[in-house]
Amino acid sequence: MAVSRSIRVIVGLSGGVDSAVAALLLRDAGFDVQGLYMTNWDADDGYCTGAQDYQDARAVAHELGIVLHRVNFAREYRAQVFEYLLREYRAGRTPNPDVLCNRHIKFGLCLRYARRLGGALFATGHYARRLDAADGSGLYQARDAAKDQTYFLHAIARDCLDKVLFPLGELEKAQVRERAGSAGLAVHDKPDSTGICFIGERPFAAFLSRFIESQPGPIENRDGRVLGRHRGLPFYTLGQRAGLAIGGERGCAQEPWYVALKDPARNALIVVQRHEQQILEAISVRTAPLNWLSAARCGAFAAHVRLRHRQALQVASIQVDGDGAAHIEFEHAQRAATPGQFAVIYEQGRCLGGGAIEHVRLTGEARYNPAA
RNA sequence: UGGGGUGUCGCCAAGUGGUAAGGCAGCGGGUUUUGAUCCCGCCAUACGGAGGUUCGAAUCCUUCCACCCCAG
Repeated sequence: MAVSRSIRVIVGLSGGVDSAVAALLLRDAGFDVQGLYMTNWDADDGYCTGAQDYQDARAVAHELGIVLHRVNFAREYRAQVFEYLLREYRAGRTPNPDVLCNRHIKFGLCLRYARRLGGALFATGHYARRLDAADGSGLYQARDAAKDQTYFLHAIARDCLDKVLFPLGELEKAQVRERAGSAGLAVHDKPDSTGICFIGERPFAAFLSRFIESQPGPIENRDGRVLGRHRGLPFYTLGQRAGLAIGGERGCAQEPWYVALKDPARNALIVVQRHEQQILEAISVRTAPLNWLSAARCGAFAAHVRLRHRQALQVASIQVDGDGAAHIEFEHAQRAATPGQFAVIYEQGRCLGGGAIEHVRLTGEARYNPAA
């Protein structure tokens, strides 16, 4: 009865321990909690764990005594996330589907769906904090820096911050599992999920090749010496080491090889060895127009930036251009800054937003001499 | 077939009589809600083939095979 007047929160339940504890904490805090399980990929070919995850989500809802709704956004996911991913790979870039999934699906469609379910708020098990700032709700890094997931959240629409809760933001991962255990949740020891949600842990390049047509070509060093064959430029990303299948080479250092750049004109993959990795270090990057999670800035300012999830924050100076895109210059050169990945900006623990990397300027002698 | 050289794990490569380094690749695992990076583990009973010498050979001898270079 008293409960019926409390605020309804829809919690995105994935079947994992994090979202389960998020729901648990909100329930115990007196909210009217309901769960929402989202499907975004229909094909079940052994790698997608959707079926099991749904069963786990049901068990969690049962254990918590809350209602579980279910919604299928597979069609929208395919159109708004998967097509983007294919487009990027075809263009030789390296996309980050989870960033788009959060923007369009979880904090787009799901959030709206939650409102239709009567939810005044939408909560997830992300490790992040939403705090009040001078210019409104702000997205802040999680207390558990090792688990902070703001990198993946930087592209969500700013106005949805007012409607979301991140109950795990103040907790360490270990505390979350502990809480799940003491509450008797079966998923308390379920392994963390990794990999792109729908792809799972399957061989990535093999999966991509089912959707992307491409031509095999030579793998060369900077002198144009052919060291091997690649399966198609889209299947490699800058800085990558594994999968090149380059063994020992006479006259070369006994070191691994890394992808330094792609030469679409010649369909060649250019690689360098460990001792020449400074070749793939960037001093600055230019982004697409930024998504802001704070009042939009213009002009130049100093901040911290990371170019990939879990990377230590990097000191940088940022210049926002008239079109909203940014030029980001780093204090220290960045290894393997990659077009398609996102540059995310932070200031004193707050995630200000970010944008996709469009162009990378390498430190020095990034040039090489393709065989004429 | 005149001369010289080389054949050791998929690749590069140590080891010249004492019972097979290392690296790369590959595979497996860890870290990780992208792609990567990174870390750990595994990976030649075998040294081109066949004989021989020796207590004992990848290392010495003989021979055969293959490849390379210089001459041609």
